[in-house]
Amino acid sequence: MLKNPEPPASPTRSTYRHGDLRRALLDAGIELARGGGPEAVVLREATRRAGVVPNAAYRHFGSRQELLQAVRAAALAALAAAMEAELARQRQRRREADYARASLRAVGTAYLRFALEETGLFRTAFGRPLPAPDAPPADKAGPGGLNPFELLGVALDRMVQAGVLAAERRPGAEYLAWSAVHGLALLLVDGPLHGMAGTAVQALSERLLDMVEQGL
Amino acid sequence: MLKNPEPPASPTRSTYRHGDLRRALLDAGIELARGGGPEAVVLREATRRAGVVPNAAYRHFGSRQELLQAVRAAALAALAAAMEAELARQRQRRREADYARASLRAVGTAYLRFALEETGLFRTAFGRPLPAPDAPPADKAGPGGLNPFELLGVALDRMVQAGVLAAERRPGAEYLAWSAVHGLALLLVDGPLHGMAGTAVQALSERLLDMVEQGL
DNA sequence: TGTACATCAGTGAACGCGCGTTCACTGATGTAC
DNA sequence: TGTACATCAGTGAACGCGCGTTCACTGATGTAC
Repeated sequence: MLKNPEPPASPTRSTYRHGDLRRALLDAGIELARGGGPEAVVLREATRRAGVVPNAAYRHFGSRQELLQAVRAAALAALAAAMEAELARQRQRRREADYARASLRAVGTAYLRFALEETGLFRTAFGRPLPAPDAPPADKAGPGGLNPFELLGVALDRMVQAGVLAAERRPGAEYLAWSAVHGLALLLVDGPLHGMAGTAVQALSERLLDMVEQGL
Repeated sequence: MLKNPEPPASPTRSTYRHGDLRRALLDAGIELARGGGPEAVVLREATRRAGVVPNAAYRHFGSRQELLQAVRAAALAALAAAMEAELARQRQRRREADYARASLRAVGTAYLRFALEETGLFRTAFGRPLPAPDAPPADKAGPGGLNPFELLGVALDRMVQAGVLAAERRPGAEYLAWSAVHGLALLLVDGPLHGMAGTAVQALSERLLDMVEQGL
């Protein structure tokens, strides 16, 4: 029953006010999520890192859940940014059809890479527990203002426009492509394919994207 | 700091010995997983349901983790059984190719249905935290003695034999098919497609299985 | 420009919660002679 | 067939853990007059 006292908050502050505690807590939360996924986003630990007493968090977030929500939005925004970067990488293409296909692959590739390189954030973005109805869409967007799902939609629209995907197959196509890539990401990150060698991952990813492209 | 006393273990026993406590704990664990996924498999609650004091569990399981492991194996076995049932349902087919394709679809269909109908067990089978290296393979098998992954493999072998799938595409094909179906299952169960109407789910599932069939 | 005062960010101390796990024990069982 | 005794399943009581959250507070800030 003897409890150890809480260790003192680490960074010492000269001012009584923090300055931007909300931001500091959010950043700490993101760091925690990066390291250990959503369950690592612990309110008390975030306040410790911000150099503040635990209940100070309640000036800025209504509950632990609200903080987690904000972290989740940040993780989605990071994924969107990664997708945009990958899309930007392969701009010019001779044929419109090639460009459209390359766009779709870029979205998928970025998704898989993000899952592998930023596993904690990836799990936070998509993992349990389920997010409540919702945060402002803009919070989840990348620099371009679109969220990951919308970026996928744009790539698919491009496929239709280039005549690579029949227009009548367009509705709902997001979910098909997303399913395949999401499933592989989870098998690699959380599942039985965890720890697979980088080259094998690369090969498997390519095959999966081929399958989607063919099968859509 | 005042703690409420533990409520008494529910079922009263006339004998001092339980009879088959290991089995009772496992069954309780399965019931808990069914209702709330892996995190609901709480050692103390399992002992409560078995009508036994908490530490009695340690006669049969080395730790909570070991109990969870056993529950996980049971969940996989249940999935294997569901797959076998679905496979058995559509035995006869004119052409071997049709039979092979139907087999693959049956495996996928059973997987998706299991995810939707037995969400807790599904999440326990495949969810975090990652299982340790392993339990005896037989524990995860259905009545036919094969585990879910092996059943998928058999269906794919059949596709090759029927000439529907090129032999050189066979290696690793499990992971492609699994990814697609697993991803959809999670979007439906845990993700943004949660709560989708039954008919829409059906349609989307069919399209996904088409995609896999085409794209493999 | 100077002062009173409302605002509200951060403090200090404590709450109850339920968990997994350890220890030393008690009581029923079944086997060896 | 009868008894001694080893085995081991289940008991009773307690441990420390860290968490989210609440309460009444204190101290700095900035605005109105």
